[in-house]
Amino acid sequence: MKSKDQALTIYDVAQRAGVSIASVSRVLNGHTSPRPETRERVLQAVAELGFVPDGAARALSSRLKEVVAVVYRQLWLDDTVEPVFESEAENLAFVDVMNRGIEVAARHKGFDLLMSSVDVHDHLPVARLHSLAGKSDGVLLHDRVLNPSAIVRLAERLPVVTLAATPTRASVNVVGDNATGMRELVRHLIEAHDARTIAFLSGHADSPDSVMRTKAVQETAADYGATALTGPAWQGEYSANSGARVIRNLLDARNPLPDAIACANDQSALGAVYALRARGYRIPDDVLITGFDDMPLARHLNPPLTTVRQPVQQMGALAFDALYSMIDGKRPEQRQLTLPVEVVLRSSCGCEQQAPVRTLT
Amino acid sequence: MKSKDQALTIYDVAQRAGVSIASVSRVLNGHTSPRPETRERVLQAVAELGFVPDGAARALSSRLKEVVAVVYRQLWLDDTVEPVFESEAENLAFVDVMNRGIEVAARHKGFDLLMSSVDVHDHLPVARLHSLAGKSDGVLLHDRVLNPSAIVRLAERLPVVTLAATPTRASVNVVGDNATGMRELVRHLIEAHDARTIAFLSGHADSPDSVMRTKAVQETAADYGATALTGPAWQGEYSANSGARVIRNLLDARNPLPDAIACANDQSALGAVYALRARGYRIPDDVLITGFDDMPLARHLNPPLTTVRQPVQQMGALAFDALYSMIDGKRPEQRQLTLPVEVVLRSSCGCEQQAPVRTLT
DNA sequence: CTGAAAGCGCTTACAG
DNA sequence: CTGAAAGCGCTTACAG
Repeated sequence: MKSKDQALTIYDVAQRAGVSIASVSRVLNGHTSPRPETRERVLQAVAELGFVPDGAARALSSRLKEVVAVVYRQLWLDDTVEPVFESEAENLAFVDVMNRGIEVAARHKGFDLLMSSVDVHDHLPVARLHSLAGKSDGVLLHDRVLNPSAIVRLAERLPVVTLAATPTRASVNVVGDNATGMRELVRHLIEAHDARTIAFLSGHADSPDSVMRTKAVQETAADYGATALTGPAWQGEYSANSGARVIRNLLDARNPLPDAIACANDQSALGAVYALRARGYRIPDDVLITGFDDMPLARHLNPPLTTVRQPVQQMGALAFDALYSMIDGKRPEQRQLTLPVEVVLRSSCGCEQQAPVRTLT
Repeated sequence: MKSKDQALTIYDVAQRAGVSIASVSRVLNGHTSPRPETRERVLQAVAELGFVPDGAARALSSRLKEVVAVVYRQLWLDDTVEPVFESEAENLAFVDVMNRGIEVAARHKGFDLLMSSVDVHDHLPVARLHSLAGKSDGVLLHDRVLNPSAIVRLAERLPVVTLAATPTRASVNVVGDNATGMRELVRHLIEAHDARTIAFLSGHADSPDSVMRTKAVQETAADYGATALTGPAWQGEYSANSGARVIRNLLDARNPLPDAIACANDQSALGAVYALRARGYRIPDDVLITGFDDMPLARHLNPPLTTVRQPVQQMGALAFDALYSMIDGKRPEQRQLTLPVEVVLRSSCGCEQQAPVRTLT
């Protein structure tokens, strides 16, 4: 492989400006030392030549690539997803918004992002992980991309921060305060709406977020002597599809509806709402429904969805900043960074009734 | 900035394996030369050490980074977007699907992607462009990221392929066959549904796709002695919001509806449909509507949207492959790569009536 | 403030 | 098949 012919280097610039390559390097890197006159000549030569310093050479010499790899799961629509849930793509809103936060924070520091997605049904091939690791200063891992032992192995080589996962002895993790958020939500369901039986329609069984939320539902229910429904029958996987499936199975089995169904995220709440309404149930009259995340769709569901707001974009930004300081050689003060969340009451839990939103089509 | 302490290099591996660094390099790069025994020892040392070769050093020495930069526009929801059009995010489906095609093709070649988005309302800062250019072997530019002269300047430094834009003397462009697709669509509207007045609800004025489609509408209408409505009153910008706005302005001004409205993309058709229905108009009874792209939403609109299918993911893959061969030193045979499109007839143009799709909420 | 020179960690002719 | 050595294009002590 040969690249573009005209391979301009710092030597060309130096020659044209009549200075040493050291001086060129200095002005290019914004050092204060070169005096105005020198700076001027260099800048002009750079402009005339259209010189762009080679990133690989800079990285090798400064031991900093200014690149961070981000690995996330991506769902690609196929024929197994019901058309109505095409907005299933919104499921990704969570990851997308987080990535946006990462991107903004990275930009602030002059870093670029090597983005790599893994199909939800696959795992990250080790060859690809090595390729990414070799090309970056640190790695940002979304939930369920790598198992804990693989994370530790990676984190022993270079800084690693995970998102909505679990910290390891070598990596840092950023999460929303699942326990507090879910606890307050369930407490509200019980105290304000008299829910006695509360189901938790979970996310992936191996999702730390889902595990934490499950636990919070169970504990809070227990505190009040209420019943928490969890387990295989309530096992979803964060998608609208899975939310609808759980509800249909429940109804098909002629099981009674609980007083409230706390869903693992807004997306699965959407699916649950859809399936319930299709069978003639009304929300919140027949059953209370809640979500988690407060993605934009929550506000526009019919009825508007009571949920727990996570500062998703900030979580992404915080993750980058944590990674950055690790790259900078600082050792993290804490391995787990927890961001506060906030219960958002709308009508799906029985609070204030609003006019139904207009539908799109 | 100092990075992780344990800086394993190829020397460590060589020492442990008892061979030269050249041999290590050879087995790491899959050369055939090292004999099995040597290969074995190296591989074991690599595994034991958990060695990952430094990408910057490889890139500098082999003159290939195996990284391509992708720059695209991104719309971030803010309060100026009507809540109903929150699915406006789907507007990005076009870019997202293309990026997916790029990613798949890149993976095939062992390349990674440096993804960088620009807010729709901003332009790409030159410093960022240089940062990206310095870190990659080539650049993939989505529409409207850079103006033609900036593209030429960039393309003189390294390989550049644009998407849904216009080729320059230095860059290659990948597009769908706008002219043929739009021409066939308009012909259908006229011949099968007797449309005599056809409006083109356009995309951004500076979008090459929109320009081509406008022209096709005008020419085809002229061929049949039909009237094409275009211009400022029909100026949208590919979003549902803009589609609705155009319709409302039209209706507010008490202008008559044309027989058909060909929209610049599915997204703006969605907005147009919404605004028309909100004012009591029926589709296709009162006016025929068509889209462009055949994004998933088209099939599920009510009524299902007649549109022109573009092979979006393949366009992305083709763009990467073209860029790859340029990076490989080959000079492109053509500067414009056009992919075939296909008219997809559904009921919004008056063809086969189907049962309305279920709505989500 | 400025320059000559070493060195970052690889790959790859060039010899053997 | 294998190794010693040059070189990729920068940054940065080290002198001056």
